[in-house]
Amino acid sequence: MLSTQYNKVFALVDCNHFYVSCERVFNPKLLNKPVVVLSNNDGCTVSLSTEAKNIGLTRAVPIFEHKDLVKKYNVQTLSSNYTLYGDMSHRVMMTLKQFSPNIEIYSIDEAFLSFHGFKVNLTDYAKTIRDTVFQWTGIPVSIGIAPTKTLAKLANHLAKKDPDNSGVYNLLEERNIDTVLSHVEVRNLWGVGSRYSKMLNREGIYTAYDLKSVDDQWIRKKMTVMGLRTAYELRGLSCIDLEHAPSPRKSIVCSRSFGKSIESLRDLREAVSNFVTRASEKLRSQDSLVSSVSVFLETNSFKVNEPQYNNSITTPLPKPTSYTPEIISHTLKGLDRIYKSGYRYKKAGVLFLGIIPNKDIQLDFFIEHNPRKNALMKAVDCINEQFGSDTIRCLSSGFKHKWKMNQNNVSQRYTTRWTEILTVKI
DNA sequence: TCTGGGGTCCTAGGACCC
DNA sequence: TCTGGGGTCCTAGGACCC
Repeated sequence: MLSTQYNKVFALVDCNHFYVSCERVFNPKLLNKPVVVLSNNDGCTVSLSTEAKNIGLTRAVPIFEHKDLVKKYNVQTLSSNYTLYGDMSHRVMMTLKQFSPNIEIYSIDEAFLSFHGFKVNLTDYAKTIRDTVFQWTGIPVSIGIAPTKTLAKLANHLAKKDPDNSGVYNLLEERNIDTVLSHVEVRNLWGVGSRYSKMLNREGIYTAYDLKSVDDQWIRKKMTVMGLRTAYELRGLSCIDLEHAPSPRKSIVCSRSFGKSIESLRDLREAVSNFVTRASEKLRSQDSLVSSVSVFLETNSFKVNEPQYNNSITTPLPKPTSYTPEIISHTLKGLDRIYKSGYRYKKAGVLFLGIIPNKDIQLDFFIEHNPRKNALMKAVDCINEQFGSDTIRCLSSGFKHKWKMNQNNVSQRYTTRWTEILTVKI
């Protein structure tokens, strides 16, 4: 089947067990061994090497549930190192940009490329991409090619699943796509999560082929327009286009589980100050202002015998701002109002809402325009960028950080700190 | 002992306005 | 005997993604 039959051609490039692969680039001892990278606080499994999967470890599971396997097979368990993964992601994406002018960076380890109008053998082209990314960054990727994004995701799934495909699966070369779709379970589709897949199975819909054959009205009713779009895309009709420029965030969250539960308001205020500081940095990096801020706190819901208390409060700010001290001050007032003593808090966080671009606000007469505050924040961001996060910060962010998350086995920031660069002994 | 974090979109229902 | 109705905005909740 020729690609010219379709209006569009997408490739989805997805890094194989990305976090584990990043760690392996700088630590070859991890090659060919079961390796797991854990979530924040060393809680759940998030990235697993093939060897780890083969001995029975699974994703998104608390690591302590796997402790027998970890011990038996000497599984390497690593804390997550987002500084490293973020930088490696950037390298992969820069490499991919060599291969198509139209690219959408979809997540830290995935990108959609448009192959539309390319007059080459796309399967061979994808293999070249795969080899180049590996050579330039050390990261293995899989590539799926199809006429819609949903089918490209599906093709990528098949590229990963079958080793015979050598990491590339081109659905355009398939004679009978329906036969392929009838072997893919609905739960593996992009846009169908665990709730929907259970519902679909109850209704007798098991495969991608089943879903694409269902009546439009029925899907619309049961799965909203999002589900209908998935069905169209499975039929080869492209409904979701590439998004070239990342749109600014409409909300910004910063929240953490604590390494150990904390009880005092003092420690909570310190933690929340830090969360506001992080969120404000993100806010300024997209040149926006925030108009209201939520703060929430939670006890440990897994400890059923402990008293539970969860609450949140949303505080409107007097005027939209990106000035950290001001946002901290209002957020802490909210925290003081919902805090109750006598509970062991496990998690807290802040949520910025009503985010507006800075440029949209400048003509408003009532907005205080304070160039000194802006200049101050710019200078602080600049210094922290160069000398490390929190080189300059608010006093309310504290020093003790009793609530700090567990990170028992974190690798070095090999690519972004001169002091942590890899040394080779010959 | 130990259970992640950060986003998006859609829909229904209530408040409010004229 | 009694009945308005349509539009917009906001929010909470539920689904999804990585």
